Amino acid sequence: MDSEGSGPQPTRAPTIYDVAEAAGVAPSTVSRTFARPGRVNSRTAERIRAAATELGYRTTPVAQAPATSRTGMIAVLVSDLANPIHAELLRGAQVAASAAGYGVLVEDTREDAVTERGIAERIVPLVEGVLLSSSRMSDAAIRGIAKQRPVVVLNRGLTDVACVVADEERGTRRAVEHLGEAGHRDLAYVAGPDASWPNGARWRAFSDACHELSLTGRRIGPFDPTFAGGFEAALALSGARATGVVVFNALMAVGVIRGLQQAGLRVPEDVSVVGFDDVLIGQVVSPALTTVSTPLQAMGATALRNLLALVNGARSHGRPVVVPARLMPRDSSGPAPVARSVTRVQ
Amino acid sequence: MDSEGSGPQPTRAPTIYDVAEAAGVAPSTVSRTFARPGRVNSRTAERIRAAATELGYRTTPVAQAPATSRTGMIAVLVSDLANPIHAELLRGAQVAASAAGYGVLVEDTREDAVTERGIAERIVPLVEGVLLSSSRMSDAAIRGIAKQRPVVVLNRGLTDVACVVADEERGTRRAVEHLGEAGHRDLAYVAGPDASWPNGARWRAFSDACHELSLTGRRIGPFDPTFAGGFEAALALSGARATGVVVFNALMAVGVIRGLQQAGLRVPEDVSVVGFDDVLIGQVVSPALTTVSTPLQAMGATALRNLLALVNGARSHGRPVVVPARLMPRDSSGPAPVARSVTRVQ
DNA sequence: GTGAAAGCGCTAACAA
DNA sequence: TTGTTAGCGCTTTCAC
Repeated sequence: MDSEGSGPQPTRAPTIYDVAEAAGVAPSTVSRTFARPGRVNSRTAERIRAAATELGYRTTPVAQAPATSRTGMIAVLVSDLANPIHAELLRGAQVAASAAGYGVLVEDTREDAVTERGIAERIVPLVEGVLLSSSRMSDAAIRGIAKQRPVVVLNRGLTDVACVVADEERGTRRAVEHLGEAGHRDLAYVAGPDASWPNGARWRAFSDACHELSLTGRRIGPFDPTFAGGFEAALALSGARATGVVVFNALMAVGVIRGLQQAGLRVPEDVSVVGFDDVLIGQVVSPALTTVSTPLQAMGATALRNLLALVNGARSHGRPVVVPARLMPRDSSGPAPVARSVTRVQ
Repeated sequence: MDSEGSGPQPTRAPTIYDVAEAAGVAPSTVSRTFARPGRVNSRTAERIRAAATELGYRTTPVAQAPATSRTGMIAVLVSDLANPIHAELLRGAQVAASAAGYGVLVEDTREDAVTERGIAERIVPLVEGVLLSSSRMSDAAIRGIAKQRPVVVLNRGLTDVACVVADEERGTRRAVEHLGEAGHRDLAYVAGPDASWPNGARWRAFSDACHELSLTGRRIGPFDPTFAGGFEAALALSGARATGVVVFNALMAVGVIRGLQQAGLRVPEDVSVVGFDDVLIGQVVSPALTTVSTPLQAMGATALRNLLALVNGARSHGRPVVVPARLMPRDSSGPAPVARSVTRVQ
């Protein structure tokens, strides 16, 4: 049906001028038709649209950018694309962005603050807003970016900047209670990166909860927030006396489980493991991972919508958005081994 | 150290005019300094750069876009961000893009050809090139896009468009040989989406290899290319006589393993399972997945570099880039069960 | 080697 | 409601 072989050149895309000429109006009218609908007579608008589709005209965000300083793009920086939580977060964010007519620029900062800063600087002039997920940058660096563009941070609490975080406090407490109720008295927290905000929050909550429940709670780490990091942690763990361990994230938790098994320990008979993030890999490993679960896609979508609100002039209302976390008991946790637990609870 | 609290406004970014004034030269000279280095006296250049860093000036791709029709961005469309192969591919692609000073716009097309077309149309005017990974669009739709922008397709063979694919033929053949050598005579191929090119390629290679080795090879499916899809397939499989199954991808293969186990079959004692893609989840599941492995990050990087070459005027040389695939034997495959195999091989 | 001036495609006053 | 006229920030002839 199409005319074909008109030439090897991709025939320069039609502009508002072409459309204007075809429709017999001024270019500015064409511009208004697309940029500010309603400000133009519906009859002319119709004629213009007809001409536009006829010629195959499409608005060109990058062309309107210099004039309006709107690029229609949002940058999302994630710490590690290989971590499945980011796939979820991103899906939520992308759907929300598309729905609002925005595009999403995804960058993987590879768990490195310096890389992250570099990427952020490169990307900031291109976008209208920045979503930082699990950022490893310093608070100061984040505030610096927030000075240039609206910013929402995900998985991190930070004053003066809009945040979306899970209820780490409550989620972690539930994990500790869960282990306590099963009779575990010696717990360990396997730490992720020091630069990770949730890592700090979880460790603090873990520590507090242990204290209140009169449990022993130590910390080991930091380890890489990856399967390999967890596997490595398991070595340290297998020499320790803890019978219940809480692990920074799901990837690590799976590594811990496999590492423990490798070392000849049974999960959960000898050691119970609880992780964070309800992702597929945790359901697939044997035993299936007991985990603290948060609605990742929803978090991504919420964060992006809040960012868009800021972009469109809303004022951040200070308080962070906290989404609920709940414990998903599965098979990696169970009663404390009788031989190792000193007392049974109550 | 910084001046602070200069106001709530994000203080408009400096332009070449600001730099020009500060350096006592014309704006065009500043422009040249950054856009066409060498065309300007090294002394003046130095002075200009100094002023630029002083003011914190940064080139703004979107501002140079209207004048040069260069946006400095590449779009990467992936069929499903939740599939871990895409995290790998993307990492390779992003590193390659950053190295060349390009940004990557990632979009998740959610396994849907219509969604994918829509996204592609929206994104095309913004970018200089498009990388399509595991595209579900029709060949015609892809060629349509290729008419407007340089395109490289990943995981798909297609004439007239640059492609990067794994050696599906050889990889699949190795999987079948592996099962044949272990004494399996009745094989099954668990199919993924019809719109997936690797799915077709793998099924054809599977079928051919079975024929040549005098094995029985049936096909079941299509199923969703997800864990759930594989789990569902396992139900169909548990009623069949196949003792060796080749599964479209790793996610599905893991689903198949778990589904089979759920149905009371042992892997690999009763049924051997071989998948595609060497990703973490396949190593974590018990038994660890025997799989056909391809260098995903390298593929992503290669595809992106080839795309950049096209963007910079290179002519596509027709033939697809084929990267090697090899079999990673692990624990999900083993000797055929004696009771069920009619004959032993040799 | 550098400056002046004219655009790139589009939007935004300002008149008409 | 629509056309005219300046720009947005940058690049690029074309002279000097």
